Amino acid sequence: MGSPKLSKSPIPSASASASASISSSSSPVQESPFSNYISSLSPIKHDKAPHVAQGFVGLSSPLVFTSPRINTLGRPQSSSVKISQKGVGDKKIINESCILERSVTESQEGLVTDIKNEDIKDNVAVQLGSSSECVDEYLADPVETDCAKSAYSVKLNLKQSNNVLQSSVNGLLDLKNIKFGRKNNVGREVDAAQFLSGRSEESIERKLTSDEKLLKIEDEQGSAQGISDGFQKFDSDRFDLSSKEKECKNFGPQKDGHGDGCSNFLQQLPGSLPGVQSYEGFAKNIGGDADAPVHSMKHEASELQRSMSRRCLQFGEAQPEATATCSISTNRANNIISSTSLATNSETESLSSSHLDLSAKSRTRQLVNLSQLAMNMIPQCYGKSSLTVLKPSGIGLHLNSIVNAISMGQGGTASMKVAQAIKSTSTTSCQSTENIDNCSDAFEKVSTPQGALEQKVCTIAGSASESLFAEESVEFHMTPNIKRKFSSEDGDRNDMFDQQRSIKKRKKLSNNTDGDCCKRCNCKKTKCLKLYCDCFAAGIYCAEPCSCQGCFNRPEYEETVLETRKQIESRNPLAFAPKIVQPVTEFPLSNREDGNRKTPSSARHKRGCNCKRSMCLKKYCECYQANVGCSIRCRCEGCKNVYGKKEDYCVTKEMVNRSGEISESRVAAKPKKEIFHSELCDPYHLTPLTPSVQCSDHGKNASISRLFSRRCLPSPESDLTVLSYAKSPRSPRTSDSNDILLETSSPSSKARELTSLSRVQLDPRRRSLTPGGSLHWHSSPIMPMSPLNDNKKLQGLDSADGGLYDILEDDMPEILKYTSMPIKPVKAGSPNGKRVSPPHNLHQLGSSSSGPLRSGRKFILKAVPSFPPLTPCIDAKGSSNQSRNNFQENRSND
DNA sequence: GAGTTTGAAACT
DNA sequence: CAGTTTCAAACTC
Repeated sequence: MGSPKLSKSPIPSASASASASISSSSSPVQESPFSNYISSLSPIKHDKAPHVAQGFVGLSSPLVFTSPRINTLGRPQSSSVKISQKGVGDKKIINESCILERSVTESQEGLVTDIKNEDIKDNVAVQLGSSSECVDEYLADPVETDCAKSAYSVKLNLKQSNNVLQSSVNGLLDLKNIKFGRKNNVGREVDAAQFLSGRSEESIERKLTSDEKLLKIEDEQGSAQGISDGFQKFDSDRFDLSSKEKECKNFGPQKDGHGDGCSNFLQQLPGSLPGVQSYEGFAKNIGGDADAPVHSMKHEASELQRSMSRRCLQFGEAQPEATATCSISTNRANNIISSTSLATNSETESLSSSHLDLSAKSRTRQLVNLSQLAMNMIPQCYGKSSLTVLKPSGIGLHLNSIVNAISMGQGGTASMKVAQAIKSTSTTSCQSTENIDNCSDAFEKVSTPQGALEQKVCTIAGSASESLFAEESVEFHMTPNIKRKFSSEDGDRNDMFDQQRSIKKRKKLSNNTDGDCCKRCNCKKTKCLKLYCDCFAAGIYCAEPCSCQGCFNRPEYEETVLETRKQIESRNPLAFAPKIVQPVTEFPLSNREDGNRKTPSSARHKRGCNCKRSMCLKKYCECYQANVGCSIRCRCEGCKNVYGKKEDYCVTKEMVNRSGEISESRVAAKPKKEIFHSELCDPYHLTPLTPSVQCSDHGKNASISRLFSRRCLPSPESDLTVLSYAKSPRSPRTSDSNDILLETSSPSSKARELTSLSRVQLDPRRRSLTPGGSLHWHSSPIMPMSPLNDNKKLQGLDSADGGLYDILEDDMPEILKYTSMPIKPVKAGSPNGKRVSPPHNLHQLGSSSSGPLRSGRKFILKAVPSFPPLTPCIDAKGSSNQSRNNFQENRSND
């Protein structure tokens, strides 16, 4: 092959060197004049050499250039310029002329085609030629849409060639193997050729036609090839690769030049050049195969997969700093796409379009890719920072995942120990958030051309970042260590910490239009150790966004926090229970029928509000703040809650009561307190068995179903409830009850658990507080229970607190409940929501805290998510009173 | 940003 | 348990 190439090559010296290189297959390709020649051929490089050099310098990750082969094949680093300079002094000048460039390209193509004609090599050559052609065209007008197709073909070629190269590289290790590899390569290439799009084939043919002379020449020389075929072929392969790589680089720079302000972005993120990355990585892989073990390849089962993974890895390797994440992403195809999209605007358009065209995918998909890209970028940005680079595994996921993570993490990312276990998820999201922020600028630059799509991505990312509390979460991860280090300097540290937080908070507040997600406490006198503090109430540690002063609600003061919590709980076991109760249960019975019931509107505030002047139309009202309607429990005056007026709720209740007189009868049967009555009236007290009932917010259906369930369900639990709530050893707080809860947990609980885990919860007790027994009863199909009865008993049994009357309502953190709900899930989780989502005691699981309540903690995790309304009654007083009143009212009505 | 309003939490 | 005080968020200017 070398000989033909030489003959083709205008430069004799090049040919001679080529032959030499061929003879010494093992010799690094770098030296091969042929490759140099080829590299020098492209004028584009020269023109944009500087750009390229810069971009690649940055890009030229050590990985890419580490291997000698890389230089040879890829000649990436500064290569293009260097090669052109040294190998072809004269040509250099010539190259600058477009004509020359064309001729050179053609000559290359011709060479390739010659190879193809000659032998099996042809396949490879064809690929190369097509690729080169495509590249050439692409280079000619990188921005044009037509290029997309060519680009696509190039990509295909790359994949194939990549495989070939790998095999060939492997072959290099052993001469014998080389031949083998060659054959294999040929076969692969043939297959690949088949796969090539008709367009690429056509282009190849056309090239062949135009380059007949060259081909003939090559054929003549080709006859003389002889034994060296294997090597030649290998060289050709390399050549192809190198040329491809070169081409890629060339077009990369061109694009760069075309791109608006993309150069900066590219420089910052050299890896952004998809083509370059792929090629470089490709070269690298080759080198890696030859020189060192291939990391990515090991994993890949199928060839295609291998190529894909390699690319991904390559990307990552090429850009160890930033792009590493991209390479790792689970979805290889997506990774590739995303990497492509990372390219400059022009590149993005062309390449993306190419993908789209070939795959006939919709623009929508591209958008998805972009989103993925955004995700990938996050890690990249992050990588720039000294912080650890996260693997894309998480990042590579979909925005949705991020958003979810964010929402989940909002409340709790910060603090808890448990959260650390889950770190991977939450951390990723957090980091990603930060990254997003950092990358926002770059994104904007890049987005200019593509505009809408990328902007969308940015927007999404931004929203995600907002919800994530990026900074906060990040800080949290780091905080513990730092803080512990400086534990002796708590005071100073506190001050500093406060200052930092205040600064960040301000920053965030200013940045965040939404503001809800980032809001945190601003306590000044309570030291964040009282329920006044939203963070504390939510069971999370204060974080950056907080502007609190003298805050003790931090990991370093964990003991203090826990003690305080205990105290508060001792006063009111349900103090940390979620305020907002989602009536809808996960029970299959209810849910399956009507999934919509779980609307936010159905949720209610457990204790109800007590508004007198705000008319429940401002955030002073907890119901309004939680985006839930007022209920019977509310003692508000002049309620005008847009999410549901108290009056409306009462009306609904009445209807329910009429339909089911059972409730009253049951009540009478039981030792009840007024609370029971209230329960009857309040759908939220219903047991999980009757999801519909809980859902009842205003819906009659729900109420009806609730009644129905009640009737159907006798109260087997009564005994249990009595036990648990009678303050007997089996009290709900006992581990037994917890166990029950665990059993009852629904499959969906896992997801919720994860979510909950993301949030660090300070208070272990909530779970313990929650009457696990109630959950169990509710959930257990075996025991059809009348929630009312249970509730009644519970309530009646309930101690002075009376908080237990709500037991029926699930204790599960609202975040979990709301995760699926449209209603500001974030808010629910956020402190702003004022504990909308109760903090879970996950962290306590890890903590060694002792105490009766804690015994059940472990179980809590499972139980919490799965079941809805076990909720302990937060406020026994008000609710009980209200319920009482309501009950009386209802009775009178009846 | 300071001051006011509001209602929950805490206290008595 | 009711009333009062304290507190911090929400709101207004």
